[in-house]
Amino acid sequence: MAVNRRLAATTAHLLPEHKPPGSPGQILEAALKLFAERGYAGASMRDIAGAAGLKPATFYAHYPSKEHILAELCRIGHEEQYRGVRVAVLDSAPDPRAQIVAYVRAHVAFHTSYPMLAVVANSELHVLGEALGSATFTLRQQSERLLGDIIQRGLDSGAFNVPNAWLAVAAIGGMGLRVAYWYSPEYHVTAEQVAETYAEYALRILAATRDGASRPAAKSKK
Amino acid sequence: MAVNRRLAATTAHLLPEHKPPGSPGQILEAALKLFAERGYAGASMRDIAGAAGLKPATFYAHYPSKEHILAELCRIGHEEQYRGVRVAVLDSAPDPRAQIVAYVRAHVAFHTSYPMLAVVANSELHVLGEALGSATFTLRQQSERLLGDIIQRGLDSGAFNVPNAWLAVAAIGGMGLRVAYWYSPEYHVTAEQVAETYAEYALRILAATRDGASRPAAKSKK
DNA sequence: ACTAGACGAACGATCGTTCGTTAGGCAAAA
DNA sequence: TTTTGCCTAACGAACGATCGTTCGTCTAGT
Repeated sequence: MAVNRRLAATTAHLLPEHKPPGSPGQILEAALKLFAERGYAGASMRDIAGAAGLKPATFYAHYPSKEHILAELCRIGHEEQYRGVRVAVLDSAPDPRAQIVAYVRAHVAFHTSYPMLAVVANSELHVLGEALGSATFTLRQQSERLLGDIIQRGLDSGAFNVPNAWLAVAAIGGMGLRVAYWYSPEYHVTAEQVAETYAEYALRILAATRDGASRPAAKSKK
Repeated sequence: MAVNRRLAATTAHLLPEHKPPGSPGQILEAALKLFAERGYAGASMRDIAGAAGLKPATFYAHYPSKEHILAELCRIGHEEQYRGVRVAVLDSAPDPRAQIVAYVRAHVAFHTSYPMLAVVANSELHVLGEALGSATFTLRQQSERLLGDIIQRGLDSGAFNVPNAWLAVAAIGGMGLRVAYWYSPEYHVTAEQVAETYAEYALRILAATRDGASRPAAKSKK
């Protein structure tokens, strides 16, 4: 295998609740692996059908087109990502610091748990036309907005201190996104270590105060 | 145009010193734009030739194959990126903090100045076979290693404090990489602001001490 | 007269997709 | 129990289109 792989992960696995039983599930998983490794245009229907143990014609008994499969994968990926961070944030304490930690932990956990899904959903979404892609695109915006709102609340309360909220969203979101490309289970750091460390990095980026007090002025503590 | 574009930039421009005169340059620039927007497999030779104002057959008078064009773009992109950060670091003060600032500034500047080149060089490199891709892959490793070495020196001198040097490389490098996808010249932040802010974020991630002194113990300053 | 660059036409291969057919499991009828 | 009919899933074969690439020709400049 070439040294310059697109992502480190080698096995495609789909969340059980999103994987249909039987052939549709096999097709979805095979397409996920090939789209992640070679890109949408680089994976042919014959490759996908072959990897699923079927002939190309059988595919169309389960899905209307190649583009619909990609749309399904993008939707699943973004839905799961958004679900993960949303639940994590809602379950956490109302403090912006705790919410950022919860968000980044869940965000990183998604990218380490389902790297192929993350790679496909994020870097092949542009292939989808308006009709099939807009729903997924909305999900992506919601996820970004959730992070942006947490940061804005932290800025308002004085818990955070950054010159530009959107740049912080881009930086924190971006460093998490890239995890899907290099992380692999047999790596020398565990997924938990990555999540924990990245959560700490996010707090540092935001210059989060260590305690629960706000920051009205300089060194007013104690 | 679709709402879900692959990257925000709309114009492909190549550094003058890397753009050959005449048709080869036109071809290279057209391929850059189309590879960035649609991906390698999604852009046909007829599309590229047409965008360059030529017919497909003329292409082969200047380049031996489609893959060679991608290889050339990847090489140019990684060479320019590595050159930028290397010169910046060598021109800066020997302090790890100053070197990190120089590195991140140059890294971000490359991704804002040549977003299409960055997108192609980073997300289409996997298409290249061993023969055409290995040289570029080496450049990428050198660039990462330079950042890693700066961080390690900062850790050794006590200027930085992170639990894992490699995770800091991945985080700082990753957030810079993503800039190429969302930055556009007509954005509400300038390239300089992005570079400056991201350099500050990098220092925060590394928990850099503010002064030139090392950190033998807690609050020994003054 | 020579050369370099652009061209039209076409090559075989592969693309996504369609169509008519076949095999197999299962329920109702004999 | 056997037979019949049906329904689903899978299939082989092929469609037109497009893919990367090649080749022989033509034209403009020296």
